[in-house]
Amino acid sequence: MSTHDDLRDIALNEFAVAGYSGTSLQRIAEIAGLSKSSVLYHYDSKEALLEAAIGPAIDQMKSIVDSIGGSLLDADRRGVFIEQFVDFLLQHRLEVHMFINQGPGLEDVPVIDRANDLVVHLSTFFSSAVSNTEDHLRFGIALGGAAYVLSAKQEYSLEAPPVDEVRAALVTIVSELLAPLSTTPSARSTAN
Amino acid sequence: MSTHDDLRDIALNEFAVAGYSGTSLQRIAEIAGLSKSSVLYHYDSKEALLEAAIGPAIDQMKSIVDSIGGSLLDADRRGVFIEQFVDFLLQHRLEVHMFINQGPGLEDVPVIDRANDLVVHLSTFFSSAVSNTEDHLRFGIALGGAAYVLSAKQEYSLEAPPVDEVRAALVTIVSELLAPLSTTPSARSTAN
DNA sequence: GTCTATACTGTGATAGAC
DNA sequence: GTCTATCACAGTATAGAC
Repeated sequence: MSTHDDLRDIALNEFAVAGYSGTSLQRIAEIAGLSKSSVLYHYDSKEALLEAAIGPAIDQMKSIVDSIGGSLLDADRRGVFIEQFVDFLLQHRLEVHMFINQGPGLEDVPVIDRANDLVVHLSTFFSSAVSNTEDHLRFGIALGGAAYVLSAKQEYSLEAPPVDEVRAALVTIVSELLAPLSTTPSARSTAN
Repeated sequence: MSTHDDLRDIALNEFAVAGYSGTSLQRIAEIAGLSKSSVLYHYDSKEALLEAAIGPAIDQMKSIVDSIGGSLLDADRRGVFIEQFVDFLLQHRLEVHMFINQGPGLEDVPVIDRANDLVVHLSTFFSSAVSNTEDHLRFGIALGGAAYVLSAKQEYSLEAPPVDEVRAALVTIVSELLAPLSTTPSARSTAN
């Protein structure tokens, strides 16, 4: 792999673990076996490194969101989306972890703004449920919980289970979490 | 409230939003209307400020964990714990958010180590389920998802729902997530 | 209890040699 | 493409006046 790509991967990993502001160019350079200046030869600035690290994942998530045909309150469409979403999480766990955890503190960074827009856009596909507090929480827990568990697992669990097993379990759990959203809000609120 | 307590509250808020390393003593001082030196009069160091900010919450969570009488695979005991846990999250959302998101990058900080020990200790109360990947994920999603949604809600939702409503919804969702853990692992693995 | 002044270190970034 | 040298600045922390 090229030095360019190496630096991007190192930066992504460090940003996710130690945070953007907690990661210095010096540290990235040391891991890569280079000097700070060499890092800044490949990327114009630290922010450019962040864009390179998580930008592609944001773009991919955007294409997933753009491909949603209609409301995600439809059970079939939601099933398709959940599989795509879980695959995305598994493929980009570091990027998602980084965005979920540090997005709020990185306002005015273009790539973070793009990601924030995506979350807002995605939530509109569950819009019939917006008025319901519990449904709002279900959506958030599915998103944040799945993102958290994928990055935290490496710290607390000694053995890494097979990816297929994790994928299947995640689809099950997220589907279960979002299942109540398929019923109409009015029907549920009267049921309470 | 005293200046001492003011500084602790400001620090907690900034640490949670901008991150520990992303928050300078200068910024804390500005918000408090003081100089950096005055901040360091009240707290010996930035790390001491972190300890003051999240230490009490860690201690309270420890007392909750210590009060667990036996395995949390028992449905009644788990119900009691979940209510205590949700109340804890609601009361200390910033502290939990800070720990969940930045704990990994703050190794060797005493207060973070204490919190990490707690998570490990807590997971032993679900220990019969440890061998099961899905149960492991359920535990993590409940913990990380609930923590995420409570801190993220302030950013994405314009209106803040009543606390009682949030509490009830969280208890429902977390109970639902952890419900499958009550059955024995052997019974479930054969069912697969 | 708060301030100014200061010391020291680390940071992101640039210039220029090789 | 990588380096050393250098810069301006922000970071944590200390000393001492008020």
